[in-house]
Amino acid sequence: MQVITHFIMTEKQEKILHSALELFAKEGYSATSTSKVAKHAGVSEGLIFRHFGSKEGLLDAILKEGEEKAKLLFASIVFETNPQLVIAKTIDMIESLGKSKEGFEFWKLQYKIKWETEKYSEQKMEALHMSLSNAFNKLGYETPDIEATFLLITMDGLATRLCLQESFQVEPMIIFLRRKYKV
Amino acid sequence: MQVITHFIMTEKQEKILHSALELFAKEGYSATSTSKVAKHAGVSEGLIFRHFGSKEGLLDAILKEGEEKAKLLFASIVFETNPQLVIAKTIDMIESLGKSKEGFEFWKLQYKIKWETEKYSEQKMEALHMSLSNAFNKLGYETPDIEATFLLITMDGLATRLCLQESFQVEPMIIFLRRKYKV
DNA sequence: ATTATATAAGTAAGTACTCACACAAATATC
DNA sequence: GATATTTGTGTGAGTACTTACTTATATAAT
Repeated sequence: MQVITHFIMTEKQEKILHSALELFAKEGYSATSTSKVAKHAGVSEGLIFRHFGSKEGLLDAILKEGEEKAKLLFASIVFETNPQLVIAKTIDMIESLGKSKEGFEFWKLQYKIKWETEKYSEQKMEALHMSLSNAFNKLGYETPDIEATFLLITMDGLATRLCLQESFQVEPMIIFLRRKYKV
Repeated sequence: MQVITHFIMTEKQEKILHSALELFAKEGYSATSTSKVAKHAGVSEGLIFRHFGSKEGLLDAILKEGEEKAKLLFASIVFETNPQLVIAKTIDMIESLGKSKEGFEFWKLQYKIKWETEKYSEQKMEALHMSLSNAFNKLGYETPDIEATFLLITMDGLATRLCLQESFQVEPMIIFLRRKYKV
């Protein structure tokens, strides 16, 4: 088994990761067999285990990529000093979620895995929570911490609808939120 | 295979249903085998198929029970005429969610299944949505429909946290919401 | 005497994973 | 610079085990 360095990666390695992401997001982790992933990627099943060690190792590789993507996404919010922009950017985040097909699959997997494996990534969100709490404090909100939690929970709910309810219209909700927070 | 009438049900049938609910909620539907359910319920595996036809039939029986539970829970809100009480009762709903162990498992399964099988139960919530929309309208809110959607999404987000984040404190959020809507 | 309840012991198909073996590219030795 | 040696990439057929589901058979209730 090989350590994945992210920079050196064979074509087939990438194909496996991409296929696994797609299938895990569509069918779920437990319901997707390694043989299905191999067939979809057009490689032998053994290659998955050569590169990722186990089925769980394959999932971990996908989730690790995800963490870096999330960090990148949060960075522009966390380093923002204008409190109104912090809130506005947080709200806008949800819009970018469904823009690309790959991005949508990625976030859907994150949520699906959260329910399937029961490992809620509290710490990943902590930086964002602090930024929001700080922003609400600057703007003179009474309970900035709860206000921040509340907005993040709302974003969670919105993302859930976006992933599971095809007919769901996000735009009206985003406009509603912007007006509510005056950003 | 037998039609489940809900009123006539053997002890073993109930044990199967109860065990399946517990295991599906804990491990997920795909990750729970029928043999696991049988062992947990203390019956032979064949009995599951005699009574429920298939693994999916077993799930359907649980979900059907769930629909009736949900209807009962929503009834006291839908038939409420005081708009402030409609909102208050909707918010309070989340508190009752985690009260009993069985109730918690039941709602956890509902959410888990929603992510695992991709069948979002829009219509189940429609009556509640209309009641809320009507309440917000009576109270003079500008966009009562969006306001109702927003509250329901918030409730979704809260339920998610409650199910997945053990450390999560609901009470402060409920107090916050009550103050926010002045109910 | 019929019907419903229950089981134990099957079934074929799938599961995650291993292993022997082939080939290609990089590295070391002469 | 040619040759030997290691290393990484890839496969296909296999492993033991689990999966959802069936069937023959026995017992209990009506």
